[in-house]
Amino acid sequence: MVELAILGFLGERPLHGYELKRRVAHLTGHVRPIADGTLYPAIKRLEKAGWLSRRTEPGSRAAPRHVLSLTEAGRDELRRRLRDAGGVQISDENHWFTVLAFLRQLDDPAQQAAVLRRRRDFLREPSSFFYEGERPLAAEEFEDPFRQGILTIARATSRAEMRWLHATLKALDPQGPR
Amino acid sequence: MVELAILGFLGERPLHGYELKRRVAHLTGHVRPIADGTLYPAIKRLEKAGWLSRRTEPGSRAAPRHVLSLTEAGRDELRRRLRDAGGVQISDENHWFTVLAFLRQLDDPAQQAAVLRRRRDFLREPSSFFYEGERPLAAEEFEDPFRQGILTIARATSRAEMRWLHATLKALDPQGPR
DNA sequence: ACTAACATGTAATCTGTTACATGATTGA
DNA sequence: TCAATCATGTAACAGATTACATGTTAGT
Repeated sequence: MVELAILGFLGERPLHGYELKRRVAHLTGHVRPIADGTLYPAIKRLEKAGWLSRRTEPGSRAAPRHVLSLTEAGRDELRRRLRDAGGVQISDENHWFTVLAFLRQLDDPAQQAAVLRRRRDFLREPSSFFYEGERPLAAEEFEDPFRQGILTIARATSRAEMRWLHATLKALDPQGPR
Repeated sequence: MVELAILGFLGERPLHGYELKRRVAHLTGHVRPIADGTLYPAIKRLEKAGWLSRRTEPGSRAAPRHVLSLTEAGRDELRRRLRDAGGVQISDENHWFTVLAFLRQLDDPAQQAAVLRRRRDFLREPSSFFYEGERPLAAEEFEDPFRQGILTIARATSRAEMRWLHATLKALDPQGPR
């Protein structure tokens, strides 16, 4: 998730680590500070894979800024990760939001639409709040106001997202598949 | 998150590992299989901490079932984790849903209400979609349909959850604090 | 002078995944 | 007999956190 965010932000413009940290922290709506120990090792990994390069700004300040840019291989990797997104492997809303934040960079509307369709199909799967395996939930669980809250919130989210997906798919790909 | 789910389910009734695995997988709406390598080590950790005990059913099948139960210390730990929940440390919707799924077991309505109020205060923090730090987002970001989607979905979720929180708090704690 | 924000990193630890490993039971 | 499901575990690895570690710059 952090790697995708780094690739995505650097796909927009070169940045140094600290600025990246600020942007990643603000990515998911509420401010979720990202730890140094998450960011810098992730940058190292991506650099080692050849996906980003750093240019150290030496004289400007004694504390050197490392300006990071996406390489061509990095841009390919970003597009590959965006293209493959949308399915089950996306475990949480934050991860999906990270994909959406950078999906614009996937240029091709047909590929963007494919990602949204995959997400739509995932959301269409019946949610299992009412059944655990084959067993219907016990009555007490319907009486539990907190479990009712889960249902209420999940349904509202799902409905809003579905509406948006349908509208956006129509706009992206008016006579596209399915 | 898995530990909380294990404590929560065992707080309802004794279960063996495999059944626990099914229930945890179905906990968050869409089926998210939980890996064996997640579940069994987590059970070991909780057992080692003295929070759950196992009774091996020997003869019934050659493959032995280990029926797990919550100890008294385990119940204390569950209640402690529920009591402390609701704040910033809850990083995603799935984690919060796990808390809600078992919040009933926190018996005391005042303590339940405190958890919901903490969540409400967290959601009230202005979301930073429009501002990154002090800098307002560039116009292009409003024109990006995918970033607009993030906003749309996040707002719908937040509104639904807020409505539910207010209603539930009123019911729980009619003349409670704040 | 002091504090907050800027700026970059490492080490230990935690929690999770995938892949490996084994074996019994049940139904087609 | 073959596959799916039941049932339990370990090993290697991935990704994240917290705490540690250092130093600069800008504002009060």
